[in-house]
Amino acid sequence: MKPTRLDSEISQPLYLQLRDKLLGMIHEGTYAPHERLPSERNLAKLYRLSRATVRQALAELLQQGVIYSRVGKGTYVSELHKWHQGSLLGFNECVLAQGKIPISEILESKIVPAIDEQASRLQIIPGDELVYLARLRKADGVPIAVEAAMLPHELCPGLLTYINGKASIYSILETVYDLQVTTAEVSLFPDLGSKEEIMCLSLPKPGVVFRVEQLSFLRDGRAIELTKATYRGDVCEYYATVQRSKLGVITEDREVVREHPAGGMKYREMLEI
Amino acid sequence: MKPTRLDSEISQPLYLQLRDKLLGMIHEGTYAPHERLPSERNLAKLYRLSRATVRQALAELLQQGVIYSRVGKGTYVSELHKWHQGSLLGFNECVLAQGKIPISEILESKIVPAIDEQASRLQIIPGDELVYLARLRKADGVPIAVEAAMLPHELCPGLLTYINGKASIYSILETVYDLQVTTAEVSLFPDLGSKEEIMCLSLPKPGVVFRVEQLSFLRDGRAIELTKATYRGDVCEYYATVQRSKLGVITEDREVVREHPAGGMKYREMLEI
DNA sequence: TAGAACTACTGGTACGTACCGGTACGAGGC
DNA sequence: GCCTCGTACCGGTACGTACCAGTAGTTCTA
Repeated sequence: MKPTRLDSEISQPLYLQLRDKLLGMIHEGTYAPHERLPSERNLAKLYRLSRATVRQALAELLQQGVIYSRVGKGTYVSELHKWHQGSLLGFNECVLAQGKIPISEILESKIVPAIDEQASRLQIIPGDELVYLARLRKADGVPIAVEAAMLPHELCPGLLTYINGKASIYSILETVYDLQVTTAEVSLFPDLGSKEEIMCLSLPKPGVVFRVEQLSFLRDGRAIELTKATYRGDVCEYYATVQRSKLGVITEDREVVREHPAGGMKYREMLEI
Repeated sequence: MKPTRLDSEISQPLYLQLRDKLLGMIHEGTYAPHERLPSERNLAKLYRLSRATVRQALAELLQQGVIYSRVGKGTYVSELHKWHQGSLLGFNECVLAQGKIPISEILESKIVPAIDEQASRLQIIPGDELVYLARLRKADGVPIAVEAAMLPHELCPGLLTYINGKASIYSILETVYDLQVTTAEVSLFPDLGSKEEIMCLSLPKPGVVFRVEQLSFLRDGRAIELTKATYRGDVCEYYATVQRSKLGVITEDREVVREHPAGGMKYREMLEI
């Protein structure tokens, strides 16, 4: 193998260059699943890096589940390439990733004052201006979901002027306002669609749907977007790759429970059962 | 603040001790959301560690979203404590985390030969022995889901003798067989329950349910458990905290798409639409 | 007084060294 | 033939140094 020299002149850090290089080779099959990668010390020699830098590159791949390692043995490529694990995707990115073309039909767009529930979730004051955007979302022309997005107007003034049927909100936030969404809390449950939803989505008879709520956050923890969407139940499937965390968590003020949750089932109002 | 001395004698690595210490202080409110933590250099002095070790501790918290950092400014506690983010939870752990008591009623348990679909997903040969375990799962006595779990018998010989209504499969795998589940792929979609399911779960009329499939993996990528479950739609909600990944991914053999998916919506058989 | 320059501090990147305990394998002894 | 021990290598942990670019406050200058 001839390692292409990593370029210390370009802006991207060396460990990211190495990470992407290894990721590329794994994806291309240069390293097959369960095949051993060169040892950390050898990678360091090959690319003329220090072992610390190599470990920094491997750490990301390890964390993403792309590789796994065994003390005394070596580092291996994982069976499944969990590229997607734990990551967050907008509707457009999601559809694009499947090789389909996303289009959004704008149903309604306006500036409204926030009501209590929206305000508390978006960390603003009730009455503050909210960008409201309702869209019918399609993939290759097929209606997939109706979605209402709400954003604090203060964080993205004039957002509506940038909205069209193609660009995603995420990409506008990044390019125009330099706001990067890093995290989101998603919750979803099954339901029967209303008459309007069934019509709008051209759903078959029983009208089974997903109801999805997503609250997105910026790096510093500020809430940036609250979306409530209804997805077709007959053609949509939610999937995620989740990992067991090693962080301990305190519950009930005293008991330390290791391996705390997420990506789990929660109970919504256990009333009337 | 008087930093309790970290103990280099005990087996746990120093950086994990520091991580847990900081995590504890954040949870107890010693450091409030958006409050600045001591700088890396100061933490190193306080705990008599090297800056590299401090950074190793912070890296985990950063990755878990517990803290965020800004070059030139400092490191801050995140608004929301995303303890759970990206982690994986068994049914029992999930229910316990809500302060309820999980009980499982065993509906059927047996050793069966694997059929093709099961075998391919569990990475074994069709006909290999499979541990099959069907359970009705309850929280505080309320039926929540019917679940069928399938595990390669070779990886956990005699598993059925350890099964009871209380211990979780995950905990048995860990304690008896020293097998640790690290990752799982989850997919779910809404549906209407069958007559049997509606009866079994004492569901109200329309009988809306979640259908959940989960394939769990060990560290080295070996598949360990395939579960197919039906959850009540009226009291269950799926939730997860997902993060935008920085890994680039190659799709369609040429195009590089950054910010690739998971925790997204996928389309199941776009047939007949 | 407004703006530029300096300074002190921050996290990010990158380098080096060292030692530990686990793994694999071949040489030597029984 | 089997077991033990030494050796080489592996990843994991921990230490140190150095320099960079971004931030913020002060001080100096035009």
